[in-house]
This record gives sequence, structure tokens and C-alpha cells, in this order.
Amino acid sequence: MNRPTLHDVARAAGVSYATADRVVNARGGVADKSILRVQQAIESLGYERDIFAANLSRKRVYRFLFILPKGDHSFFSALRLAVDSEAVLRLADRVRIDVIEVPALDSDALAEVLENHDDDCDCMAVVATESPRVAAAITAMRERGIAVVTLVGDTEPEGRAAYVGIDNVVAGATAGRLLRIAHRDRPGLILPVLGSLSARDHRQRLEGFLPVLAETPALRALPAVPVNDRRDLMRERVLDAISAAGGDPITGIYSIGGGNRGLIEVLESLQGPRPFVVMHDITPTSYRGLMRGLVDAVIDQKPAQEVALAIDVMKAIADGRDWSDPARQITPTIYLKDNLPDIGGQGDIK
Amino acid sequence: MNRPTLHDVARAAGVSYATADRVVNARGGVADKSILRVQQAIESLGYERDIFAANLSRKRVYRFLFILPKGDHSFFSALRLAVDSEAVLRLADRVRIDVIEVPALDSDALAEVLENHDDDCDCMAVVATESPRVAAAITAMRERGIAVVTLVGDTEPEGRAAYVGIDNVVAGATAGRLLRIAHRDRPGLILPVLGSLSARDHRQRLEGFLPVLAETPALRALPAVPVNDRRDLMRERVLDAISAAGGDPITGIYSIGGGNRGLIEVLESLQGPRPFVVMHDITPTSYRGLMRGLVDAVIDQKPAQEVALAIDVMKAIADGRDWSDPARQITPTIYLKDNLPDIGGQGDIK
DNA sequence: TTAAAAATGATGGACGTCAATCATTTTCTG
DNA sequence: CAGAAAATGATTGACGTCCATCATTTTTAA
Repeated sequence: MNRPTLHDVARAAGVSYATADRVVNARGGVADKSILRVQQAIESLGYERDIFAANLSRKRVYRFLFILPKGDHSFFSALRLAVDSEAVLRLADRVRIDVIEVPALDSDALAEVLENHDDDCDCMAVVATESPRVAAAITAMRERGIAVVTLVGDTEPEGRAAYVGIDNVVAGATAGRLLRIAHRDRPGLILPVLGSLSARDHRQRLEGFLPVLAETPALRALPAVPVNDRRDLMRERVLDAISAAGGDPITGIYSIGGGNRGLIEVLESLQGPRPFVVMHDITPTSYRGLMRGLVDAVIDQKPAQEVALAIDVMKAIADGRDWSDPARQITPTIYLKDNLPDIGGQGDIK
Repeated sequence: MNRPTLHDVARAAGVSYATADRVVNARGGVADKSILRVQQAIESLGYERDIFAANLSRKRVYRFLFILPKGDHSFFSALRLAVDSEAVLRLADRVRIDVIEVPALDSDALAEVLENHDDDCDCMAVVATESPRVAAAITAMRERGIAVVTLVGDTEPEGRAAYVGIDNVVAGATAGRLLRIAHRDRPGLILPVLGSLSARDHRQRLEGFLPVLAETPALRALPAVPVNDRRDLMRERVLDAISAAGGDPITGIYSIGGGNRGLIEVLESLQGPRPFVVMHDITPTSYRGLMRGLVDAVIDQKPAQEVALAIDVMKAIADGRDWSDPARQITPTIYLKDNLPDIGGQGDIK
């Protein structure tokens, strides 16, 4: 009736406890036929090692390392916050989380950290950027026996053990759909604003966005304007685009990346009917924008949830369990003025 | 450096291990001053009992009981599915989940089960309905030492230990906002369709919905039509409402409860411009509706996530930990055609 | 002051796994 | 067939807590 122990397995397999132990912990030095018999016994008894006993015995502390981007993006600070708060929560589960920060969007800096890191962790989570060098470093990590989970940004699927994050193509398509809903059958002129052309996430969002928009002939998309995630450029270029449009007013704006404070400034200064505005990620800026009615929708990737999921995945990897759990995949979440989450203090309205 | 053990606590408090043990496990027979000293030692050392060791020692299996509604609502089957699949996942963590099903929306049946249940579980999750008898039964449970978490539907906050689910007022407001977005500044006539007037959740949604709509004078809401979550009534009453509106076409429909297959049938038969349609919960019906363009938005409460969160909360309660974790609260999620999650098989298109 | 009651100390066996050691048996190699 | 190598068995002490028992000390009540 009770769960079988490794002793039961050994008995059933007709070997000693020591041999069964050698098999399950891959200590080596066991004949193939013994391995087989133990595995069969495990199978037929439905043995699963007792996590409590195992963790107690090896005084196991899961050591996870997060490599996070550091920059003045408020999304990054939100991510950092999420990691820190989750770190505290998981302490009781014997999970210890360390964080290394690297300059945002700097593939070489990231690669450097990855290459020079001496392995004292069970698993790593990396906000990856697209770069052969990063990809290579991740693969090298894998070869050194450390699994790497990519967190918000992905690389080549080759080396990494899993990707935890939203599908940015889907996110872009969702933005497109929102703009279509806001226009219904009316014609409109849409301005996509791109953070940086080189960021894979941003390109993917645009990729998802344009086709959805194109389904309606009434909606015309202007060429995407790059603003390098910078507030000042955002301001300047959006104003330019508005005046360039002339009499044909811009009825929708999709801000794909950062620099949204600049966009808010523009929106504030605008006379007459506002365009329908969609941006990404709940930050103090976007939060206030929504509350004040300057922004209509924010597509969020729920960093806290991503972090929690990432840790679950890392733990599963460390335990050698299976970690595919589609039920918990992260989907881009739409926030309107009304379903905003409480964001503790962070989003205080001045 | 390492976490302190109970031995350390005892030493620091100047008592024996046995006494410290008596204190932390509330076995009684300890002088007040000793209790105090142990508590102080715990405090200053930051002692937390090692859950792995504790659970191992007492051969602990977390036994959780879910009381779920059984009916032909597809939402309920989705919930059931979520519980079952989570149950398998958590087996490895020594969590054992049992399920009792009761007729949906039948407060007395639910109360009966609660009242007659003999306590062999650590914690219960209940999809509660609003009823004094249910509330009383939950409070009685608490007095018998079993914490009760309400899951998708809540009761009086008195007796229950926590509520895991969305805020239905917020959900309604979100639906209202979507309809406003779809109309922008154009006038419109909105038909709210109510599952059942007596369901607290549905009333709350309507409560949240109407004020948001009322902010725009251009939008007029018809009186809410109750359809008792029934497909046939839905069909009949919506058709009635449409013809009653006469030349003034209905431009938006908010379906607050069940019976959506009937609504889909109506929408299919409609000539001319479709109304903007918002409904609740991803089910095969709503999923197909979205895919086919008959439904514009679905507000989902993510049952799988709710269940997972509920189990986390129950575990925290059973361990005597703190379980408030705002970062993981469930917010109503908006699904459009593009950000639909994969729903395994369940949502197959015909 | 004494007996009873309460509080404390000391101790040891679980729980199931991990990790190591040493002795013994089996298998392979030349 | 001997000697080396490989495989296996047997055993033991952690890990930290729970739970029980028994002996001893301290406090309380009569």
C-alpha cells in the first residue's frame, strides 16, 4: 500500500541495496543486466525516490543562478524584483538563488560572463540575446553539465534546456488584433514604433503584428519607426511621424519596445482625438498611462510568473524530472484599465 | 553559515532539545518562561524547521480534498481536468489529491457533503456557492481544524482560509472596457446576458460591467436577460432581444454565464454586421467561436493556474507558512483570436 | 515538610536516501 | 589457470525532525 522504497526495489530486482543505489544514482560499476533488472523493478513497483529523504540526506540546496540584464528599462527592474522576491519565497524549499547583472542588450558582455563562470550552480537562467557567441557559451555550459534556461529572450534552441517566456510573434499579433477591434470597420493609419531593430523579440513582435493588420484593407500601417528604446528619440520620431502624416491622422500606435515615457509625453501634448495606443509590459509608465487613459492596452509578459515558472523548470531539471508542462505556459496578457493587477507601490500615481 | 537546526535553538535557549521540541510542536508541559526563551532563540537565529526532514520523519503525505461542481458546464469539466492533471504532477511532492463531485449550483448538496465529511484530509478546496448553510459548514470545518480554501466561487470571508479566483467585478469591468474599445466613440446598443441571477459571480460581473459602460453616453445597455445558463433559453431570448430592438441594432453582447452554444447558434444565423461579442472562459465552444470570428473576446479565469495556486496555498497552510503572495494573484485574462493558448485536444475544431 | 504535580533532561529509534568503505564474488584477459 | 579487473554485497553514519519513554529535577499544593 505504501510507496515502495529503494529497499523494496532492490529486493524485487534480486540485488543488494547498494547495487540498486548505484543504478538510481548513476554511480557506475554495475553490469548491464543488473541495471536492467533494477529498472524493471522500478517500473513495476512504480518506485519514485522520496524527495524529502533525498533532499534531507544530501543537505541539498538547489543553487540557481540568474543572469539578468541591467539597464534603465523598468521592465528589467521589474524582472529583478520578481527574482528577488521569489528567491525569498523559495528559501524554505532549499532553493538558493543568486543573481548576476550584465549590461542590457550587450551580447558580448553576456557571453563573457557565461564563458568565465565557474560552475557552482545547478542550473542557470539567462535572459539571452541573439548572438552566436552567446549560443556557443550556452552550449558549452551544457557540456560542462549545467543546464541553461533562457528566460525572457531566447537563442538558438540547440544548447538551452528550455525557454520560459512568451511567444513574441503571438504578442505582436495580439496587439494587431486589439488595434483592429478598436477600429472595427473604420479606416485607420497605424504607426508601429520599434525599440531596436536588432532585438529579436522586437522583430518577432512586428512579424506577428503586420499580417494581422493586413487582413483588414481599411487599416494602413506606416513603416516601423525605430527609437532605440530611448525616450527622447521616441518623442522626436513620433512627433515627426504625426506631422508627416499631415491631414491623414494617425489613429493607432503600437509601441513594440521601450522608451514609452517619451510616447506618453507626446500623447499628453496631443490635441483632438487620441490614437489608440498599445504598448508592452506593465511598468510605472505604462501603468500610469493606462490609468490616465492615455494608453488603451498593455500587453504584459508577467515577469513574476515567468520567474516562478523558470524556477519550477530549473528544479525539475535539477531533480532529473520531466519539466514539460504546457498547462503553465506563459501567454501574453492583455491589461486594460480595469483588470490591472495591484503592483505594490511600484505603480503609485505620483 | 548553515541554517540553524532545532539543536542550535535549544542550545541558544539554554534548554534541552526535548524542551525545544515540545515548544515548536506544541506538545505542552513547558513552563512559560521556557517557551519564551525558545521563541526568542528561534527569532534571533532565524530558525525555520526543515520541511524535508519534518515530512520525512512523519511520513507526511499532504492530503487535499477538492469539492468540485459537476454539471454539463464545460468550464467545470475543464476545472476537473486541471485538478486531475495537477494531482498527477504533485504526486512526486507527496501531495495526494482527492475529488468529490457535487451537483453544480446546488448549495444544499454542497453543504451536505461539507457537513458529513469525516476529516481525513489536511485542507479542502471548495467551489463555494453563496449560502448561509455552506458558509456555516465551512466555519464548522475550520473549527474542526481543517482549513478550507474557496476556489472559483467565494462565500463569506469569515470561515474560509483563502479565496483563489478572479475578482468578478473586475472581470465585468474588463468586459465593459472591451466593448467600449470596440465602439470607440460610436453609439451602440449592448445586450448583457446573464447566466443566473442568483449566482453571486454573475451578479458581480454585471455590477462591474454596467458602470464602465455608463461612462460613455454613446453606449446604451439593455436590461440584462437571464438565460439560466441554458443553451435553448439563450437562443430564444437573444433572438427575442434582437427583434425587440427593431431598427436599432444590437452592436454588442456580453454573455456573463453559460449556455454559449445557444449564442453561437444565433450569431451564425445573423445577417449583416455582427455585434461585438464578449464571453467568459475558454471552452470548446468559446474557443471555436473565437477561431471562427463569431466571438471577439473571451475573459478567462485560467482554471489550471487557479488550481495550481490553490494547491500551493493549501500546502502553505498545511505547513503553517504564510501564503499571501500577491505576485501570483489570478487576474481575469483576455483572450483574442491570436493569443489563444493551446488547449490539448479539448478545443479541436470539429 | 512532604507528597503530588509539573517541568525538564537524556536518549534512541524511526523516516528513506546518500555516500562512502571494505570484503567478497564473478567475469574477463592473456 | 592465475591474476587482474569488474561487479556486487554488506554495512554504516550522516541528514533534521518527530515521537515516545524514562529518569530526574523543580515547583506547587496540602
